[in-house]
Amino acid sequence: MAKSDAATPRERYRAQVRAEIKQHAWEQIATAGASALSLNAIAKRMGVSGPALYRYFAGRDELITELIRDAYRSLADAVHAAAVTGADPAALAHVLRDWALADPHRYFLIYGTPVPGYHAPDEITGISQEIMADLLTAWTAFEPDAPASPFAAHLADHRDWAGDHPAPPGVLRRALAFWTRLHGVLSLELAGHFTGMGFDPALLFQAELDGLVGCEG
Amino acid sequence: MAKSDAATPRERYRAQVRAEIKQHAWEQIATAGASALSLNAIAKRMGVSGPALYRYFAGRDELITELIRDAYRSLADAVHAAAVTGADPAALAHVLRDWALADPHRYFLIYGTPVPGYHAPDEITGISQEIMADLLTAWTAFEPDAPASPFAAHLADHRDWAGDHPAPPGVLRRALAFWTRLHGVLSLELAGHFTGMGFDPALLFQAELDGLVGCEG
DNA sequence: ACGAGGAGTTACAACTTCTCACGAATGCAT
DNA sequence: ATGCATTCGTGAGAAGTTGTAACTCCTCGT
Repeated sequence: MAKSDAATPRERYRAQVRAEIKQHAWEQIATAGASALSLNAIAKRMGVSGPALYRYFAGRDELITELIRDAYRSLADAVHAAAVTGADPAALAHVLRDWALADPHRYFLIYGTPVPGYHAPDEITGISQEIMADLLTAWTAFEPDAPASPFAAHLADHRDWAGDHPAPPGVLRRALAFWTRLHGVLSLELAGHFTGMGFDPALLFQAELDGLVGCEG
Repeated sequence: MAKSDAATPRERYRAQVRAEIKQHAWEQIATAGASALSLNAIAKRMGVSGPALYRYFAGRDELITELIRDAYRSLADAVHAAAVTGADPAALAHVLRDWALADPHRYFLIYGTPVPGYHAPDEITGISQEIMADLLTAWTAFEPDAPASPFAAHLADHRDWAGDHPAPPGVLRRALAFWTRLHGVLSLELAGHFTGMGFDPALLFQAELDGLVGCEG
């Protein structure tokens, strides 16, 4: 980040304080969830008064928006780091699972119940497409001739979300199923809906992952 | 409900006020989400003072707990109503989807980001098992000899969640995939993660539904 | 008819986000 | 180095929230 290095001292201080605020916010989210995030509590822990934080964030919404952006960025980076080493879809799936288990609240910040007044800025959709691009590339390398179902044909006709990625229809469908099915298992597991059911969520995740290869739909 | 009919006038009045409070709560949740639910606002709309509500609910948590319970009950009733007519899994899937689309916030109350201090009472797990029982019955009738994968064998060894339902291993796995896959699609759709991606969520839902039959995993 | 208990009220405490006006510290330019 | 301008942090305070406590009043059962 050359820009932040070359900035004025004031800007550097500002960026540092913003980062410190966000760090405290993450700690608070990790323990009590995003809905319990309190600017006042953050200020108290930092040893400053409440209104001081408003010099750095316009309000709670802007802070949460930034945290969501950072969470997306973190996930995209994790996926991309694995993707550039030529990881296959299964490896990417475990990167996703590990990332989610490392901080469930962070996962829910992205994929959980939407925040009431929040609307994703364009930057988010861009990051989302980055992740999807890595998924499409991995699936293209792994199973370039995935069978094309009728729904895959529909996807081929509506492939805005794939950017200009040249993945064939069958791969589009694979990547989408990868996302929705693994999210289905992960979100239920993280929300605790499997506790007390007896089976091992990790095995279910693996089974869903295995089921992604070799059947149409 | 014979009990509420035979109760004293005071108890009947009490039940009626509780129902009215919950109704206003649902309206508020439908518009702004559960996190924006305010006892004060409910009281204002009912024309009473804030603390009056504490005669009927111990606090916000108890009200939300009850709403979650009612939501589960509503879903279980919807599924069961279809199940008793001998509906196949596809029909149950559309019942689920219709129920979710009718009030996304209600769906998220059950399957979305867990409420911080909330722990499901035993009654909830009971209702959850009711739903699962209807699913298992429908799948057993539809595809009694579903193939048993290694994971299905694991499920057969850990079938607490199925109660005493005699569904074979392959059916256990089908019902579980039904739940997780459809939830994966639904929750992402309701949270708006598909908006701007171009394709039709209904077709994706249908494709995932179709994919549930005829492949192992 | 009367006593007991429930319902609703106001007042208050402890929170929350967020605005405003003020003083102090800091960096930049002269 | 001096002075100005911008920014930072503060305290006060408004408008909310949940939740408690004490008090009145009405109603219901005896």
